[in-house]
Amino acid sequence: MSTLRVATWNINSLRLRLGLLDGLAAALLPDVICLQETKVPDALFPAEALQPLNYPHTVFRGMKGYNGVAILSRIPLTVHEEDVPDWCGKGDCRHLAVSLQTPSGPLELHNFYVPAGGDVPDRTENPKYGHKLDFIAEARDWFARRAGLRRTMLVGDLNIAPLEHDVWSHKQLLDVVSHTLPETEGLNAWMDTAFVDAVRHFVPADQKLYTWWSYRNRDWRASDRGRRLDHIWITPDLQPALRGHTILKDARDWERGSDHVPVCIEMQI
DNA sequence: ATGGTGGATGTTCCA
Repeated sequence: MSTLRVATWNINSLRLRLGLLDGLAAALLPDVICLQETKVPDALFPAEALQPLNYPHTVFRGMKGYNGVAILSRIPLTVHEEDVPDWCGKGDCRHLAVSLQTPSGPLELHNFYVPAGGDVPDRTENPKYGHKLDFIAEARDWFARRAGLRRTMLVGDLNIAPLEHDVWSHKQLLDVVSHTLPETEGLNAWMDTAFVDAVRHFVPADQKLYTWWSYRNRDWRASDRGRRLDHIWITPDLQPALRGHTILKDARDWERGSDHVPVCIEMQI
């Protein structure tokens, strides 16, 4: 048995916030860091600048300006290249799948950046909302076809707050993209194909829990209008391995920080 | 009811 800590963070520009990864590593001691919104093309990935952080196994899929995901690991890994879809046929950089070669055997890890979906919750008026719903449905179908999935984690910025207490006001956000019924139902259907919510394993559903606070609130901590958009899911066979979780709320106050904070899970596997 | 901020980019899009 060994300890495995996996963290996920929407870093909102990897190159701008490279230095903040030291703080993340020091606070959470993760074996694996999954990043979203790296906003860096693969040719410009700052591999050299990341070397002192000591995560020698890295995979990244990025593009100019938008999106982008990366996995930094102290555990050797292999990348799933050919057996993963091009979601919605868009060629976006929103997903990485790897197998971690842990001492107790391989563990499959998916890192997702789900489309934010724009402002208007209507797919005819706002194609971005339609794209988001289509992406979720496609992901649901893909995992549904992979019956009997085991030793698998799915993490990332899923851009949906599924539970009533994953937002600061359920009533006021029911028509706000990230908490509409089609989104929350879609996300739950996706999760139900193979996973359980590893963070809500520790925090009861009637307690408020957020991982994101808008830049547009002047005093984010005082207004506390947060949403839980960042998630860690595990297949149920891993549930007995769960040991703890951290939502690194203090990271929201880091100088020039992201609007998302890191989320981390510790397991004994 | 409105606008608020931030990142990458380039005279605006995305979140």
